[in-house]
Amino acid sequence: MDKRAKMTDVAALAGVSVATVSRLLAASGPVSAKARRRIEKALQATGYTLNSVARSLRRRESRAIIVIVPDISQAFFALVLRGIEERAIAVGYSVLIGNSADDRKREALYAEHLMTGRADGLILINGRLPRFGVSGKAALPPIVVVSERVRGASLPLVGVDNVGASAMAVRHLLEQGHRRIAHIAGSPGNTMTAERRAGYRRALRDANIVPMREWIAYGDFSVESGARAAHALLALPEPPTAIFAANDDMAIGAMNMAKSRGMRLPSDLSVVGFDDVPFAASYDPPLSTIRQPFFEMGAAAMDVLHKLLKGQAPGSERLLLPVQLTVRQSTSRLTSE
Amino acid sequence: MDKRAKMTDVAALAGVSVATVSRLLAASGPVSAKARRRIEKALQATGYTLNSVARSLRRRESRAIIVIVPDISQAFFALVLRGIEERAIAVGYSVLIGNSADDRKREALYAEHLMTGRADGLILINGRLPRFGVSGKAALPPIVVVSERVRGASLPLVGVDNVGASAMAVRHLLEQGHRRIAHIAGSPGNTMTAERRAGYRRALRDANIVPMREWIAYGDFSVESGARAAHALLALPEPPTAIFAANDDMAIGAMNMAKSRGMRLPSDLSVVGFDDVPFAASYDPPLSTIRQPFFEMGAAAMDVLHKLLKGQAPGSERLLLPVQLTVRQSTSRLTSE
DNA sequence: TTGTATGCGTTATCAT
DNA sequence: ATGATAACGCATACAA
Repeated sequence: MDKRAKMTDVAALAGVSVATVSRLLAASGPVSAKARRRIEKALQATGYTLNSVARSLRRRESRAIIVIVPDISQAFFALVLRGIEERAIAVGYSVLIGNSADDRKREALYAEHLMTGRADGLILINGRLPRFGVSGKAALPPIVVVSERVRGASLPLVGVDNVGASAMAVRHLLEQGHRRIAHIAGSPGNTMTAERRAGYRRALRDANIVPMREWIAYGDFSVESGARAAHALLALPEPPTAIFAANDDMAIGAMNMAKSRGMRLPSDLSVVGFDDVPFAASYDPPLSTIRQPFFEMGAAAMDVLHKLLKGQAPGSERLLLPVQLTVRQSTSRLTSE
Repeated sequence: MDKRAKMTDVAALAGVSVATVSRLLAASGPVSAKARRRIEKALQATGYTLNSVARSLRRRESRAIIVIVPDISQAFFALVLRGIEERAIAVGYSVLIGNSADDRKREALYAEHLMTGRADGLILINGRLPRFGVSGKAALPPIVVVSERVRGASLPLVGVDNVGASAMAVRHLLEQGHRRIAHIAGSPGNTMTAERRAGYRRALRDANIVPMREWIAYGDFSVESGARAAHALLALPEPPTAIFAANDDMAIGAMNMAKSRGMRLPSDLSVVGFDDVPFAASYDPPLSTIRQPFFEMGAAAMDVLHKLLKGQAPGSERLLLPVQLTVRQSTSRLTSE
């Protein structure tokens, strides 16, 4: 028991063949009660642990997946990741981090892991497909996309109905009597940006309000960009009485900007966000927002991937999870005008 | 190029032996220019990708590490993780997530990965050592600890000087004229809690202030616990004029509580946090806090681990990175009393 | 500089 | 129910 025991050692000590030991450990075949007892004793005695690399080589699977995200340190991604991890562990997979930092080289590097056998499947929370080596249009490995659709590829997706959710957020504002409702949109290129903007517009139109072009300001999902966008919006001749931001960070930036201009929240300005990151509830005032089921999205994505990994076609190409409008104190009835 | 090519195929196509191909790919021996050319052409033609599982088996190393954290979705851990990941990728390692959820079973499961060869080393941001199988006191695998010391084991650590940093935070408050300075401490069991509390006490004593027992309230590092602690503190007959919280989340909870009691910040109460999580700067008022070099801590931890992995003893057992007092608007001179 | 041959620790096939 | 043995794909000792 000096150097790490291998299956041969266990088998020798138990007086059986390696095949029998393997069958027991992998539950891949019959083993008599007697043999089982002897092997179990030998396992104890040797302190044996399976070499999972050898197993992987033989089985041609790594039982690991990789998750590519732009930035794990952002709450949204970290929360989804937790859901993935939780579910992965339950079905016997390990998860590798692929922090892409929006760098294509990095993405390609991580995609390589799929080709080299370090990972069996991929979850993309990235918005775009990495380049897979030079291997032309060979069959792609199992991939599931979370949240942000990737263009130009038809991959199973787990996300939310961004259009509907955004419309819901704006309807909340409308119900509070607001009419001049602005929107702080995300990065222009993004598909989520387009969807949330579409929901915003649709809700306004449904209320017979024509969405003015200048009511939309673009940011990049960061707090600072939200502040900048709000600055532009509040400088309008007829400033909005409410803002729907495409995510919580920008909503918070907007609120900071409003405060710095001496406005009171929510009386002077109502703000709704999107995500419900942990911090949203702790801001002053607590942010009304659309809660995305991060954890469940991650878990669902892993479930879909697991099906793919088992060789089953995914149940549905698009799995949209329900969101929830969470009303806190950043929104209120329109009073003065 | 139908099924995945292996080295044998490349070698055959290039008219050389697998050994030569291997030498080229691993840069492990001489290869003539001519052979190199032919092999490179064959690599192209076959679309070859290395099977890293086979390589791992042969080399007896996985080139992966695992990071055990209580909760990746907490900013602190996510940020350190980014540093780890960044450095790991640079030195050719993959990183496996081990979200322990403070569950010993989980920790043990992840520790198993080290024994089964899925990972070569471990970074612990967890505060305690997992149980490694039944293998008694066999040699531990390479382990580096980040931030929170683990008791009962002498492992290389990368962190900050919590005592000194806390004293610095409190000194800042003292310099602003505050005398009745309270402390919201973390979870009682924790070593960080003890260290930061010690720094708090030391700074007070150095200023010839005797730290009153009732000035310390305990939380659990969460926003809510910070609010509860502040509630108790502010209900004191002689309430503090300033609070030093052991982390930003609790500081924010405390500020929320103060506001809800109608206090103005920072004029009625100064608050200093610890960490400088991304959100600290976006709160109202922006939080004065001790900035921990998260990213650098992660990167440094990976560096130390890498040394261990290469068989070198770690340079120093305790690597303490410098923190920075970041003064924002949650602290101000004591005016009224 | 190159090739041959063996082993890394499992699993799976095929007999028995 | 069990055992012998051939892969899995790569790296290296050794010989050439």
